[in-house]
Amino acid sequence: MTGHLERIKTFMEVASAGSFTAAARAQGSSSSAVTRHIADLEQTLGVQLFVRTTRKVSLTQAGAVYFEKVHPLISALTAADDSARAQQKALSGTLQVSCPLSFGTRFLQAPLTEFAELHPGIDLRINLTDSFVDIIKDGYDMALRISAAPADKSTIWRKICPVPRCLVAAPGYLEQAPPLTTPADLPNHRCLSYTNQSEGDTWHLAHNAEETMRPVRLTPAFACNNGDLLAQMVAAGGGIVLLPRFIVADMLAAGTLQTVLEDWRAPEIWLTAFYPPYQKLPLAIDRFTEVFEQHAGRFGL
Amino acid sequence: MTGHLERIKTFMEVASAGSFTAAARAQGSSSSAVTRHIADLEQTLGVQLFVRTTRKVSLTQAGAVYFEKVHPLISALTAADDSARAQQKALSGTLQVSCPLSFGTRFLQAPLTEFAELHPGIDLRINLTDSFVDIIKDGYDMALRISAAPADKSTIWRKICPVPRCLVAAPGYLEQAPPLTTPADLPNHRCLSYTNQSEGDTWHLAHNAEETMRPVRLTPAFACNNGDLLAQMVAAGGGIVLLPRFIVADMLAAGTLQTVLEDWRAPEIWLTAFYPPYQKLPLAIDRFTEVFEQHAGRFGL
DNA sequence: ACTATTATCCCATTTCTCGGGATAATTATT
DNA sequence: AATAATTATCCCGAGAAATGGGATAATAGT
Repeated sequence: MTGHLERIKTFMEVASAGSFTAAARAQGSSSSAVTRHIADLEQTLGVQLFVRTTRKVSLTQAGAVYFEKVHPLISALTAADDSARAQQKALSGTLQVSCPLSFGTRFLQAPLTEFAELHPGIDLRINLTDSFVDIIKDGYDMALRISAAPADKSTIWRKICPVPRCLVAAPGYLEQAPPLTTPADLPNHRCLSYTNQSEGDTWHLAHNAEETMRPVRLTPAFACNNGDLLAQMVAAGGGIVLLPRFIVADMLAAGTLQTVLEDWRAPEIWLTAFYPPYQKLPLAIDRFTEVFEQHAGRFGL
Repeated sequence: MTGHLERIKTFMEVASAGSFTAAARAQGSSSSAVTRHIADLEQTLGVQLFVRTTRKVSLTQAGAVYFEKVHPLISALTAADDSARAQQKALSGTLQVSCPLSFGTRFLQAPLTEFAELHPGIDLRINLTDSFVDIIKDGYDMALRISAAPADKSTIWRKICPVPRCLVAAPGYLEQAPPLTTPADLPNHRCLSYTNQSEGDTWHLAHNAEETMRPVRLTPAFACNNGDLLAQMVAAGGGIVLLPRFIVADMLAAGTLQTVLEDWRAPEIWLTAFYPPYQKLPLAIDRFTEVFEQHAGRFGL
């Protein structure tokens, strides 16, 4: 039977008011509605809750017991509702964020610290991984990824900033390697590749003066899903790799690596935030994105 | 909004089943009903409870919190319902019984002892008083009274057994008093009366051979609402009184009192049980009446 | 690429609920 | 003692709400 909760509330109103009509007034309904609520409740419970004449209404023992049991429950239930209502705007609870490892270790500390200071009530849980995660199943509130285009359609995403990439190699490698002046030379080189990306064994490159990307098939030499390890491999003379510049920035500055084919560029990839398919993002997630975006301008990618 | 409880139950079903259709199956309803239940609940709470695509359903943080809060409440609520259902047939709780003083002190011990042994779970509360009580307001489950006809229409009543009455006086009083052979002589006597009875200052008497009662107006001399005190007054030579025989039985046997006008009788009065206006008496009250009635045959009134 | 599953939306039908007025019972008042 | 006022309940028509089925778009697995 539908409306059980409403009947119970009417019951409590009558019990408090001591009269059907008073309860109807208090509740803004009619006395016939109150009568039927009580009658229906009594029928579903199989117990008489009130002893009543046309002039007196009094709880039966069963009614009194029921009232005592039900009263705190209804209060707790409305409290739970209120608390749920507050959750949308809550700046508390936990915030599960997934982030690529190489990126996280370099840039995450500052925004995290600021966010933690701004919203001390929120329990931040950062998961650094380069594996793709199932935002829904794994219960993330946000997943930062560096990717060309949103692959997962069951999520909401938002571009944060572009992530420039470059082709790099070690000076030592280039000295003993075949010539490299155009992408057409690449198949003669050891090219290391970042997996999880569409460019597994094909890179797309365009000359700076041009628009169209040209595919370059390469012979796989080494693949890894971690940019830092790829950079280390290449620094040790392992070959050529296409990596976000921030990963190799230090090595470039130190001369351990140098860029190659500077006039050519790979497709733009973006630092992107993925969210669970909320119709409206909870405030905490919104605020985190805000703080993070403000820092993104200072990353110097 | 109506049906809130039903929506919450659907919500819990979905949360447990992890799928809308599975919840619909488990609940024996349609998937569209489940969808609308959740959507409505989310709207009233202003919070998204599930993050969902067409293939995955997962609790949001708000949903998880709500579930944790609501789960024990719903269990407790159904438990309260079940417990209320059991109350009708319950042989536990308290049983408030009101009983006239003179009667209670003489006859109540035996049935009470037996009932207490039969139903040790019931907490008997006996209130001995000769005042009329408001069964509903004062919360009695049963009120035993000795009366001519049920006065209170807002109660259910049940005759237990007739209570024979007789006119008595002390031998010493009769010796020095005017003659007394017919009711017509009564106005010349000191007649004590029991209040709370309709025969305040008028007795109705009929000759044993006749049917019709004849009113006898008497001059009030002393009135009391306690039979024992009236008997003591009369035993001390205070006059004549009309009392239930059980009250004066001992004094008659001892010769302290003697009956007068033996061929005349007062209107029949009954030991009567009054109940609150239940549509169906709770089992405990029923059982008590049962035990009490069995003893009534042995009262020897 | 195709199939199967899924949540959602839409619509017509059924069911439920509500409020007003009438009724009978009971208390308070005159 | 009689009348008036209050009250719970019953009945009924109108309005609202809930429901299930079918259609749709999205998604995961093959």
